[in-house]
This record gives sequence, structure tokens and C-alpha cells, in this order.
Amino acid sequence: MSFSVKGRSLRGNNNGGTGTKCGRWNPTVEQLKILTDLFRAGLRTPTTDQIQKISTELSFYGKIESKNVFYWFQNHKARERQKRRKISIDFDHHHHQPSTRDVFEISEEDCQEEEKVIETLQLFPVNSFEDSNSKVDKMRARGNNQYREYIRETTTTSFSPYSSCGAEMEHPPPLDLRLSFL
Amino acid sequence: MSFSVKGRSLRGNNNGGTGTKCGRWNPTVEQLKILTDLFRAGLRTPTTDQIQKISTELSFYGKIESKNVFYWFQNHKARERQKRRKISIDFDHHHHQPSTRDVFEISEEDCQEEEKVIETLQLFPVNSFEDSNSKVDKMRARGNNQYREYIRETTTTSFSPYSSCGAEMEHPPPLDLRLSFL
DNA sequence: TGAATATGAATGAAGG
DNA sequence: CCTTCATTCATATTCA
Repeated sequence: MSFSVKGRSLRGNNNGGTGTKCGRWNPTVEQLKILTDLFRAGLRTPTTDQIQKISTELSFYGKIESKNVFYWFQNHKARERQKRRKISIDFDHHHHQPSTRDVFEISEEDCQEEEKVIETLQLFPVNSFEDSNSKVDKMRARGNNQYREYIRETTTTSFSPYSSCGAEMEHPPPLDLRLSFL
Repeated sequence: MSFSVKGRSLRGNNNGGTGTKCGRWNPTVEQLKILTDLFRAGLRTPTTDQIQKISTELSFYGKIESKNVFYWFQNHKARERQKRRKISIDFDHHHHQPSTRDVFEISEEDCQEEEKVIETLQLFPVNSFEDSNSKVDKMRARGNNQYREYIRETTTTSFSPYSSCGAEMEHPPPLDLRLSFL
């Protein structure tokens, strides 16, 4: 159906939201770069005003609407958090015995959970003395959450005691309880 | 849509964490079987908890991460819906029985749109034991709140004097002030 | 072997 | 902010 050429690779350069399908905004590399920088600089929930400015700035690199900026931050923030959360769960789940090796590297890069701001960049008043001072986002260990991306990053592929190299293991088929084990 | 059975032939066993490129998860026939059964049993959007269990169960048949399970259900549900949608359109277009097997191929699947559960299988409490109480989401009346309102009303494409459709323009990069323009 | 297709993975966009 | 849907991207797989 939809044409999917083999090598699309680069995202941003193909079109600034123009050219092809204008169904939805597709950030250009430049836009993405800026957004990421802002995020990493500590920006998480930009105000309407900030969104407006960012949008204007980014519009320079391609078509964009302020709502795109709004959504981008919302999604990015959420997914970044979930990713971290999921990884820990995943680990916890597959953690059998503290095997010597494979101590995994869950933490990953920026573990800056909070709205930490990098002054070096002369940021805006991200959350400046507004109402809440310390919004320690306590991640309540809820049992059910959405899953979304906790993906990418390290391929800390959870191993399983079974499944070796093609080798067939006389696995203890739990079987039957197919649909009831949940 | 040739009726080529989903038969992935000899796929399942290759990704035991070995063999070929483990770029991405490739379900083994057993895993696929279970996932499909669960889906047909009515499971559509498993909770994190369910995903964990399923993942554990499936890990027995081969390397797998919980995220794979998450994605599988997301994709399967979406594509099932999409397929059905396309068919109806197709049908609508022809104004008469396509007479082709396409329609049948699909109808073969359970047309249960909802999370209908087949009790026969003694399913889990799909949605039961859910959260106990409400999660009163307090939206702080910040100035940046409710952006959605704004989004709805204005489709302000925050245009810019530059950036037109596809047109190439040697933009005057404001650059530098990346993070300071706010 | 390259086009067509199946499907895992990612993310923009909304609804609530 | 959480959850879900719709699309799209990226590959593995098929097949002529």
C-alpha cells in the first residue's frame, strides 16, 4: 500500500514536513536536535510562551506547529521515564541469581530524573520559583501501566535460562495452562 | 493477500539469542502460537503485569523481552483493525461481493472488537483487580496548563517567513542562541 | 537479487 | 500525566 522505499534512512532531510505525506509532523534533524538539547538542558514542560518561542525557532527548519512542540515534550518526557521504569522492571523480572557477569547496564546515560537545569546554557526559568519547589516525582509502583517505549538503548536483551544457541533444551513445558497462567 | 499461510516456515529456532542477526525479536512458532491464542481468547491490551507473565512464559521458548509482547499486541490489534477497515472500504468500493477470498480470510478471525474474553479458557481478570481508587489528577493551574485548548482552537502553523513547501532557502540561522532564545 | 510484503519497533497525536 | 490509536520507519522474509 503505502510506498515504503527501502532506504529512507535519515528522517529530517527528506522533507520539512512538506514534500511527501504531510499527514503528521516529522521533525527534521535540526528540529530534533534542538528539542533534544532543550530537553537535556532540563526543559520538560514548557509553558505556552516557551512553546511558542520554540515553535517559532524551529519553524525555521521546517514546517511545524506549536502543538507539535507541546506533544513532543509530553511524549518524550513520558517515554523517557517509562523507559527507565520498564528497564528496572524487566531486570527485576529476569533477575534470577546475581550471576557474576552480565550485571547489565540499566542506568544508562542521563539519569537526571528531575528538571535539572544546565545553567551553562543560560536557560529560561524552566520552573522558576513558581509554585512547587521540589516536585519529587515519586514513581508509585503501580502494577499496571502502559508499556510504551522502554526500548532502544542497550540491547540488554533479557536472557532466559533456556534458549541457548540453537541447542534444544528439554524444557519443562508449562504448556496447557496456556491461557490460564496469567 | 495470497493465502500463503502465516507459515514463517523455519523461523522460530534461529533467534535463540544466537544464530543470525538478533537485530530484532522474531517470535518462534510456539511463542506466536501462544500470543495468537491469547489474542483470540480476547486479550487485546494486556497490563504490565500480564505482559510480564506472558513474557516469562514465552521466554521459555526463546529469547524475548516484555517489550516484544507489548509491541506484538499493539501491532496485532492495530493491524487486525486496519485490515478489517480496508476490507470494508474495498467492499464498499465494489458495491458487491468481491467474491474473492479476502473477505473470508478475515472474517475467519474473531470479529470481536472489544476485549471480550472467552471464559471457557479461564482467563485472568482482564481488567479486574485494577486500581482501587481514582487517581485524582490535580492539574495545577499553571500558566502553561491546558495547552490542548489552545491546540484545538488554533491550527496556527506557526509559519515563518521562511520555510515554504519544499522550497530550498538558505536560511539565516539564528543558531547559537539555541537554548537562550527563550 | 531486487521488488513486494510481513511485521517488529518507534513515535506523533489525542482522549480522558 | 496515563493510556491508546494511527502511521510511519526499518528489516526480515518471500518470491519471481
